[in-house]
Amino acid sequence: MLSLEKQLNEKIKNIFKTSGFDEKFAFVKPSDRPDLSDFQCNGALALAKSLKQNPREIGQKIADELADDNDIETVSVDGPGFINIKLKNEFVAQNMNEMAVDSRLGCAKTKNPKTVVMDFGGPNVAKALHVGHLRSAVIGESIRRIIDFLGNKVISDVHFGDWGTPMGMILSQIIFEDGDLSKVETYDIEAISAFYKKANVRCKEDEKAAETARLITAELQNGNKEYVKAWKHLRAVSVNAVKENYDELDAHFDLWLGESDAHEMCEKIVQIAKDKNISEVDEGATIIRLPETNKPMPPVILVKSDGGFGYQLTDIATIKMRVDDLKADEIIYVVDKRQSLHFEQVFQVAKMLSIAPDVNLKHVGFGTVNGADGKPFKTRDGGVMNLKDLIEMSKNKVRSSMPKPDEVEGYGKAEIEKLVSEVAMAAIKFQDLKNTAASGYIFDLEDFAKFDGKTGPYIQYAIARINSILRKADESGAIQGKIIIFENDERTLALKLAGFENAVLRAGIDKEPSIIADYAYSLAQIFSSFYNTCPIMSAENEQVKASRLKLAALVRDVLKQALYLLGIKAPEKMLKAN
RNA sequence: GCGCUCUUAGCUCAGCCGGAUAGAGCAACAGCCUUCUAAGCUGUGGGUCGGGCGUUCGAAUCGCCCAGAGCGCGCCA
Repeated sequence: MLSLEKQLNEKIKNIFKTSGFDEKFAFVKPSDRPDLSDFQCNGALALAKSLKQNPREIGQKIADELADDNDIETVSVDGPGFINIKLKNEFVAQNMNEMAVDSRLGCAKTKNPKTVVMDFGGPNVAKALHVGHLRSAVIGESIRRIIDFLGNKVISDVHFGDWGTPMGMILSQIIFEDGDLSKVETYDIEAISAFYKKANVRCKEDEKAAETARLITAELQNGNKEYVKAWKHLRAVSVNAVKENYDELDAHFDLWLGESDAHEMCEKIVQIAKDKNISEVDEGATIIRLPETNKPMPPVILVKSDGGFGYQLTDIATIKMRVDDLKADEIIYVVDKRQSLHFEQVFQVAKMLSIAPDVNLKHVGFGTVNGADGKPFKTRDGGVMNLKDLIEMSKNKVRSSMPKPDEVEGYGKAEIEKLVSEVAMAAIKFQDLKNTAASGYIFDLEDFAKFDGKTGPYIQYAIARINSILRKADESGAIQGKIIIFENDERTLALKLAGFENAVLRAGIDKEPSIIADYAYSLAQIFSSFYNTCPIMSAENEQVKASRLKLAALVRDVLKQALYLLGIKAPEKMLKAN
C-alpha cells in the first residue's frame, strides 16, 4: 500500500510536473494549523523565490488543479502562499482500512536494501556494565531494529574490549598478588573485576606498575602462551556476565567479536600502510600523519613504541574485516560523542588505505548521562553506578505499585515479575530514547521509575486499555468492521496513524530513535483523548462500534510496532495495586 | 591556544536545508471516576528563543561578532 502522505505527494508531484515546476518542492507536511488544514505544501513559496514570481499566484495555480481531485475536500492559499489541503473523510478512512490489513502498517520496504554492520555495546573485559553502557545498548538496539524493519540486512557486533592495556593490567595485578597465574581459572567476574579496580589504582600511582602492565599487554598480543591461556578465561567469564546484562536489556548481537579478533588483520594493515608509503616511524611508534586543516588533527598511532597495537589500528583493521568478510555497505558506530575525533581519524585512514571504498562509515555519537552537576554521573562514593543496580531500583519502584502475587487471577509470582520487568525497562529505555541521542541528560533516579506524562509506561498503558476493550468485544461477540470517520477525534487519530511511515523513515535516515519515541507518545496521547470522547463498546450504533473497534486495534498495532522499534515490550495488561 | 557542540517557559527538552499564533512533559492552579483500566482526560497561567549586527518580503532556524557552558586535542580505550 501507499501511505496517505505518499499518495498526496504523488498528486502534487503530477501537478508540478504538468505545470513545469521543479518537483523537488512538491511535497506536503502535516499542517502547522490543524484548524485550517490537514496538510500544507510550502512549495509555492520556495518556487516563487527561485522563479521571482508572486508566491500567491503560483500557489493559486497549484491549488486550482488540486481542487479537482476527488479525494480532496478543500484547498486554499493562505498567508504569503501556503497551500492548505483538507482531505475527504472517505479518503482518510479508505487509507486506514488499507493500513489495518497491511502487515507492515503502511511502511514500505526500502527499494535498495543494504548490508549494515552495527557496532554498539562496547563492553570491556572485567567491567560490569554501568550507566555509561546504557545509552549505547539502548540507542544502538533501537537503530538496529529500525534499519532492519526498513528492509536492510543488519549485522550487529558487540565489539568486545578484550585486547588493550587493561588486559595486561589485570594479568600483572594477579601476578603481583598471587605470584603467578596458576589460580586464574578459579576467578569469577567479581574477582576479576576487583583485580582490575586495584590494578587501575596501582598503575595510576606507580609508573613502574604501569610499565609492567604495558609490557605484559605486548607479550600477550605477541602470543605468550601462558598469558593467552589466562586471558581466555578472563574473556570467557566476562562475556558470560555481560550477556546476562544484554539479555535483560533485550539488546541483540549477531556477533560477539572483540578487538582481539582483529589482531591478525592489524598486522596486515601495518603492512599495507608501509607498502603505500603513508606510515612513518616517529619516536619509536609507527604512525600515520593526517593532512593538516584548521582543526587539530593528531597523527594516528598504529603501533606503539613498546610494540603493542593501538586501538585506532584495531578499529581500522575491524573495518577491513567487516568489508571483506561481512560485505558491509555501511558501518554504524553507536559510541559516546566524545570519541568523534577518533572516528574522524579512523575513517580518514580507512579512506587513505582504500580498504573500504564506497562504504558509508558513520559515527552516531550520543551524549553522556550526567549527574545533577552536569558532569558524567557518579555515585555518592565517586564510582559509577552498576546497570544491574539501576534496573533493580527501578523495578522496586514499579513492584511497589503492583498487586502482590496471586492477588489477581492468573498473576502468580512469575507473571508479576515479568510485568514488573517490562514496565521498569520501558521506563528506563523511554527516558533515554525520548531525548535526541546527541544530547546528554541529567540522571535522576526518579525519572527511571516515572509512569506519568511522556514515559514508556504511559504508552504501554494506552495499549493495555485497547487490549481490554478488544477482550470485551470478543466476549460480547462484537466484531471489527470497516473504518468510517465522522467525529473530529476520529479524524485526528486517523491522520496521526497515517504519519507512522514518515516517522519510521525519518528515524532511519537520521538514526534517531527519539523521532519514533515522540511519534508513539503523540499517538498514545491522541488515542487517550479519543478514548475519552468516543465511546467504543457503547457507540451509538453497530456500524460505528465496528469501525472504532478496528481503529482502536490499528492504534494498538502501530503502538506495539513503535515500541518494538524502541526495544520496549508491550504487556497485555497493566495492573495496579488497590 | 586550536577545534567541535550547545544556550528556547521555574525545571528537562522538541522545533533549526527560512515561513502562519514558538510546542511537549514535569512542576503550579482549576475541573472530570454510578459508563470501555484516573499510570487517564479537559482547561488556566507561564517566553525580549543567551546578547548584538547582518542577509531576506519574512529569522528560534542562515552568516558574522560577543558572552557563558560542556567536550576534545600522539603512544588509555
